Amino acid sequence: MNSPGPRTSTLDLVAAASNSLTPTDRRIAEAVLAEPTLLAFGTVSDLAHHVGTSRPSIVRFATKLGFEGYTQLQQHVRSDLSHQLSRPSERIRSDGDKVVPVRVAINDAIASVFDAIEGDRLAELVEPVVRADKVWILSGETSQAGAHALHSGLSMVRPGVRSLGEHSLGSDLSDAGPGDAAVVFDFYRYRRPVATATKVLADAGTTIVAITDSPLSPLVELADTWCQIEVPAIGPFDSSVSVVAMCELLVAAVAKALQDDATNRIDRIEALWEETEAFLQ
Amino acid sequence: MNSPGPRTSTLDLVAAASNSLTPTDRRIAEAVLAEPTLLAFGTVSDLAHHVGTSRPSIVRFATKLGFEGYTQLQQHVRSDLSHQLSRPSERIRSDGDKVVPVRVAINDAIASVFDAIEGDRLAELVEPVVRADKVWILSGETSQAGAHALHSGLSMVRPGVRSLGEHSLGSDLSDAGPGDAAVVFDFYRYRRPVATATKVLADAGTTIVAITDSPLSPLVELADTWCQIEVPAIGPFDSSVSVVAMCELLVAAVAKALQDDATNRIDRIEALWEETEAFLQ
DNA sequence: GCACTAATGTAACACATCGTACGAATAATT
DNA sequence: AATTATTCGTACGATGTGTTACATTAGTGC
Repeated sequence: MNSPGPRTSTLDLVAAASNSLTPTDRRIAEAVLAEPTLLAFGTVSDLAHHVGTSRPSIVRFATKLGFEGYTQLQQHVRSDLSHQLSRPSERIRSDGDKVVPVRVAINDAIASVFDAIEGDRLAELVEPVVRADKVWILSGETSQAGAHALHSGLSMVRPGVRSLGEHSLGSDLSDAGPGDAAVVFDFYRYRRPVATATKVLADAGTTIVAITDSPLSPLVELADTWCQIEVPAIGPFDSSVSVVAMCELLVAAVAKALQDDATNRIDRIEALWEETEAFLQ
Repeated sequence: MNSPGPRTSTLDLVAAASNSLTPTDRRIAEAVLAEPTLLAFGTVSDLAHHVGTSRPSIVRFATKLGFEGYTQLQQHVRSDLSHQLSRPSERIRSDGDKVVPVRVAINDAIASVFDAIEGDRLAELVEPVVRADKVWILSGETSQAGAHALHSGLSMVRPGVRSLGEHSLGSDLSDAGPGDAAVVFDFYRYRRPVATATKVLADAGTTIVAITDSPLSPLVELADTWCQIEVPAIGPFDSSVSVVAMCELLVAAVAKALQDDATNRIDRIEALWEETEAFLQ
């Protein structure tokens, strides 16, 4: 929230008291967090009506946060709000010099992802993955976050997904065949193991989908389809945000392509989780 | 001066009418233009006292601007203000009630990350990780991509990083202590195992750094420091891009804090890689 | 200097505001 | 099963709200 309301110190107060909140208190908290202006501008009656509770509950909520009453809470929120209003430009400048370039780099990288899937290119990338018997995921050390996202996402959507990290690249490739597809990552300092493993799969007739950052990547010549995305730098390291974004878009596209199959699978998994009470709420 | 600060369109209306106003009206207008929050938050009495006039003059001022009374003027200002407060994204969402494009959702999420580290909040989050003997990373299923990014990044920067996924949460916590720090992820459908494991660590005196999407997360009450980021939806699934971005920013900050220590370590690893000819170029 | 008009402050009122005391209903405990 | 706690809503009072009607002052042209 470049910052409309909620990320203020008042929120920390909500958080601090969140253990001693009753169910209705919690509903109030949710409403307030979703729409901070309710608290800033609204009266006790307004809030109560919006939440579907009574006025005293609102007041009690305020006291539980450590205020004398609703008026004091409202004043606090308003003062926070005034600060936010007063200088949107100054805030950026304050932590600027260091943070802004990173922000720009990330935004550019995200943009590059959407450039890469423009038109029907996403469909072209996804098609082999949808049709494949087995899906292999090959990644180097630096792109493992993306590989992980792709693996966990695809596993929810279809069976037969196998992920190979840098250290397990040597083995297990024996039962790959022409009916399979492989999604391969590699970026700037292209890793030899990834390239060689990809070559093995390509020779076995597996369809290769490459995700890289340059047409010069050794993967491109092996790939049936490929796309290029930017990898920004965050501090001394390469970032995975663009890779992860790309992978999640791929997963979403595969899920859409598989339609009912996928949703059924998700429903089953959800049901399983519910049964085992893995969720708090 | 043309900073889009607190000057809303309603205030422009005030400025425009400032010619056909009586002396006291003009004083009111000046006060309001100097401090718009007076109009948004203050009562008639407040404004009258601030300007040094009587309440009816305030009301007459409102009517001269074309409103029925002060209440209506205030409502107008407040609605302008809410509009200004809501993030650009939410404005898009409310203006045209179309489905949010994925791209907007992702950009919002990235923006939320930078909001979360505004000022010195990044330093606060990082400090425990820098000082800790051991660093624990706890994550649920959905945030594993972020956990992975954090783990691999931190491991390059400092020793003693241990990551626990959802299935290994039960074990291994015995040797955590007060000198340690734990970075814990949890999002919307808060997972009980994560919360319970976090409680164990917190009871052991470990400093808890929580990364979540709401102050109402069960982690927040256990955390020493925490931050809130948005998790966008890509297709049917929650995205990890914001989590990954946050983790990479954390890693970068830790790296910077550790300065030479970190760079030395990176150099050693790089050298090791070079030796083993793991790179193609 | 005087009447007339515009401008401002004073007084009064109807109403909405918040806060609290009390009681019912539900959940937890013995 | 009975009892204790907790939670939540209804009812009431004190304060402050915005607004209107009236009185007062200041300014202006004849």
